Amino acid sequence: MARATSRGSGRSATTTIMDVERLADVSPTPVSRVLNGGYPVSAAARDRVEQAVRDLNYVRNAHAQALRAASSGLIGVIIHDVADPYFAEIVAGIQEVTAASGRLVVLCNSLRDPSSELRYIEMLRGQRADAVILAGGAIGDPDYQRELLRQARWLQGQGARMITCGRYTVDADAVLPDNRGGAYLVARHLVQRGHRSIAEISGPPSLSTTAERAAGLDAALREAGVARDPALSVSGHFSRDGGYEAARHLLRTGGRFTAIFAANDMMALGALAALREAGLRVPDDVSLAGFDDLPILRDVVPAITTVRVPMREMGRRCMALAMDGGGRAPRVETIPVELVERQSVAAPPARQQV
Amino acid sequence: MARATSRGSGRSATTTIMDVERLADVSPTPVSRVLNGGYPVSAAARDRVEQAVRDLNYVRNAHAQALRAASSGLIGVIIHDVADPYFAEIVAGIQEVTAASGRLVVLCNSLRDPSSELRYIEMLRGQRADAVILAGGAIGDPDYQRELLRQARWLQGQGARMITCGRYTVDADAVLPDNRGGAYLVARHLVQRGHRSIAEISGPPSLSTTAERAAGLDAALREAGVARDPALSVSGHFSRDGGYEAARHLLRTGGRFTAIFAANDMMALGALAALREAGLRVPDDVSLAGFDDLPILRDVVPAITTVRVPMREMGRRCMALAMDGGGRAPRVETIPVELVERQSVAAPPARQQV
DNA sequence: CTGAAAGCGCTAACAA
DNA sequence: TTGTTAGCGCTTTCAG
Repeated sequence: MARATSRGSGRSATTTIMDVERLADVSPTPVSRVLNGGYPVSAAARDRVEQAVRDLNYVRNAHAQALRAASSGLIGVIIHDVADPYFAEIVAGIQEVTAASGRLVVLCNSLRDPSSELRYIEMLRGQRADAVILAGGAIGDPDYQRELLRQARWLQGQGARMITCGRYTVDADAVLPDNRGGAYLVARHLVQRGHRSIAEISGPPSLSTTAERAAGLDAALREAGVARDPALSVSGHFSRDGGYEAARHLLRTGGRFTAIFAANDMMALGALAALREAGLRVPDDVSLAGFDDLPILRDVVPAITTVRVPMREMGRRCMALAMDGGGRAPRVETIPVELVERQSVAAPPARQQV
Repeated sequence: MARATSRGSGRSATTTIMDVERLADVSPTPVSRVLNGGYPVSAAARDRVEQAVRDLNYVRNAHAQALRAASSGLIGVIIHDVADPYFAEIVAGIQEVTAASGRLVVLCNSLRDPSSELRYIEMLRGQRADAVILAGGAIGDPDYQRELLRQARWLQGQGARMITCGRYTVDADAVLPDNRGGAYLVARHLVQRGHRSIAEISGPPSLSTTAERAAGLDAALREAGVARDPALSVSGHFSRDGGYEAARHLLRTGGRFTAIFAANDMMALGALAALREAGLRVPDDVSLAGFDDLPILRDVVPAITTVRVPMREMGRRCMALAMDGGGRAPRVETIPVELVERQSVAAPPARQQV
């Protein structure tokens, strides 16, 4: 029975490389070499080391390693919320790649709080994360923006990469879904189906995603010569409840519309519930479209027309950028999106619906 | 402009405590004390240190700290899959607590692969994680079980805690939803509504959750004197597609049933889709019940009757166990569950449905 | 209250 | 090919 470092007391005994040395009867060099691979080690020494490692159930102290190496094998991932399937998918994509490369993901939920995002970056700086992936729309607060830029610079000064996903930042690599283009696509689709009174449920005004998707809607409507009614534009949280409340508001205010464009699928889900409760049928009375194409969308009735954002793939791309050291100039990958026509959009009813 | 360690070359310059010392003109002791708080430091020194920390944008190297301290502030979380809302919710609960305590979560997706789970535990051992939370049903492979137990012991030998969530393991604290009791509740509900031919869509045979939920179903049926038809029991992956395939199989085989009990909500969602495609109405033709009460379940039509498992709360409880050092004896918290009656269960139709 | 110094566990020169 | 050794950046005695 191999025992770890023999301290007199019964204190928590960590097995170190020295224990392996002793058991294998070699110096630290061969041990380290066997563990890292790719260096010349005699077959005999290798065998003894491997045996000792097995016997002692030895695992290297990652901190000692990181302290020496300046690379921690840690990937920081800061998202708005894991419980939101949009982010869960992105994380799943990131994990696919990290798992294959022997890295570990440190997951941070900012809950869209700028200061907590900043605090996480700082902690990840302390962890000497090899890369920090920041996913989700940018928050518009200028103080925050400035501080974020500052932290990003320091991160990079430490030799870490910073990758944003779904937001643009000077100085960082970015993976950007074509929010504007996607919104344009849905809006044009709605118009082509004959809608002229299109209500908009947009996200929080402070998020860049909100602005981008709204811009696409605007562009399509302008192009079609459809006038916008400010009363038909309501914003809410990017969540099921946000969409629900926004739709209720729309319904209460009494403006006339034949279709709703929700800025993301969670909001579309909420809007659908509100319409159902109000006794309105989708798409017979009101058409509805969302954005993102969350996996769960298939199981909603009617199936919701939306824009497919390849979240998982985006996660993988972020990791690809994180791992390929990259040149000096920040790289931007625009991710194409596509319209997914399902059952929630139809021609407007003969008589306009409230 | 404060510059970091002044090496001749332009190598990645990390700011260390020595830079702070120099700028604040003190020795390392006060710096460390200010950073850690709670130790006597003169006001003047404290001010200078704080100023220097700010000027240098200094963050302590977590690895150096962990190397000395034997506590890393890292919580390892191993789950089956982030993209599954069940686990996403658990992780969200864990994060609530870690965020408040200044710890960081290292998230690992095992994708239900025993060897990858084991590999992650080993990596987390290397990270000197303060605790490892293992969420999701246990995998039945005996070799794996033995190795898991071995790794768990080592983890604990290193002073780390191990907490399981949704599975029982000798030697680890556990947070256990009442799977058996919940399944019993739904099954009894189905029976009380008049169902006698109840099909079961169960999870993978190798998972402990599967056995527990199946046992609850059995118990209720036995109690009610309802005979079980093995042909009405199909297993599949704990996923939407698993449920879909299982339901299709059920439909194809041609056994007669008036209700389906799906062992989790994702499977219930898949089963619902299969029933819909087959032209069967829920609950008019077939009743359907699930398990877990995923948040998205509200938005499915008809709303699915299920068992509420407080996933988020379970996540919080895991962290509570992780943080409160705990005595020697492993603690087990059983989490009560409750039946949530919605629209997917009704009395069986007059004539039995295929 | 503060300075000096040892050492956590590892890797990578460098010398043998 | 292998042994020796010097740190990586931090905390924490131990003196002062």
